[in-house]
Amino acid sequence: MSARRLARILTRMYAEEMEGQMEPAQFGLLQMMEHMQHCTQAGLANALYMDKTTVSRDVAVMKKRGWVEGGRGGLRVTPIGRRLLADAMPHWQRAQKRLRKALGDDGWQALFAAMRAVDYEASA
Amino acid sequence: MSARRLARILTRMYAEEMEGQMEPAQFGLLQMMEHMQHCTQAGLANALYMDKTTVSRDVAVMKKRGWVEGGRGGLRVTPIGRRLLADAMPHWQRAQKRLRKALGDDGWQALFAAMRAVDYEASA
DNA sequence: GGTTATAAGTTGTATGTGCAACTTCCTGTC
DNA sequence: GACAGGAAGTTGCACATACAACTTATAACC
Repeated sequence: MSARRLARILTRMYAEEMEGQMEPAQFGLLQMMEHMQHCTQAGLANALYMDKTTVSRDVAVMKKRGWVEGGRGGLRVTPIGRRLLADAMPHWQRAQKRLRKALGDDGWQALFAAMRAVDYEASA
Repeated sequence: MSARRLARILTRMYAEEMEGQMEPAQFGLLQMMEHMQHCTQAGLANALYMDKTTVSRDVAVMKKRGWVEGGRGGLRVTPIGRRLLADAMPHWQRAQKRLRKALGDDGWQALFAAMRAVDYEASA
């Protein structure tokens, strides 16, 4: 199952570049929350193709840490969370750069094209 | 982390097509074992970019079921395992077809190109 | 306000996975 | 044969994830 292998490889790489700053999964959730603004957990789960229980639990942890607040359609990133996100950004960008370098421009485009296509299939 | 989302989407899709015949992970392991012939668990783990403990546990389950036997460099698929693999093949092929249809030829090539590139990065 | 339906969210439980530490086995050297 | 080193493989523990069942909150309607 190559897609899972792909995910494992990429996750490890991102985790390395993040240097314990933040788990890749948390980063993804925070980023999506910031993007969606005042969202529901259900919406998050759909957007990230995650199970709502996983989202519920991850969000609970982040709430406890003060990174996010609200709920029932009013979930949003706190200033603390926002600062963490900003701090983690350079690391994430370094990971992106590393990946892009490894793949080359064509490979990079191919990866994102493939992901978009799979997204489309998943929402059909 | 889009790669994880990709993996989740694909895993679900393959699981659907497999119809409980066999877990996608097991299929992947069995297939790789059949391909490698008389392999080590460590070799499997490397090939699939899996953690050796996970491989150890998965292989233990499959041994118990009589799907595989041997070890210490002599791991191989039993006739039972081979038959299961053959039975699962049409399902897996259907999943591949479905994915290919969804992605289109370009997207299909892009996905595999991306995976090969990431593989290359992971082994560097 | 009361009722109903449904979406949002949580809890219980089971399974899968990975890190660290450990054990076993094999190979090479003397 | 004895010993050492390293590879192969296992175990303990913690965390991540998902299915099913359940609870809570919200919106619509009367």
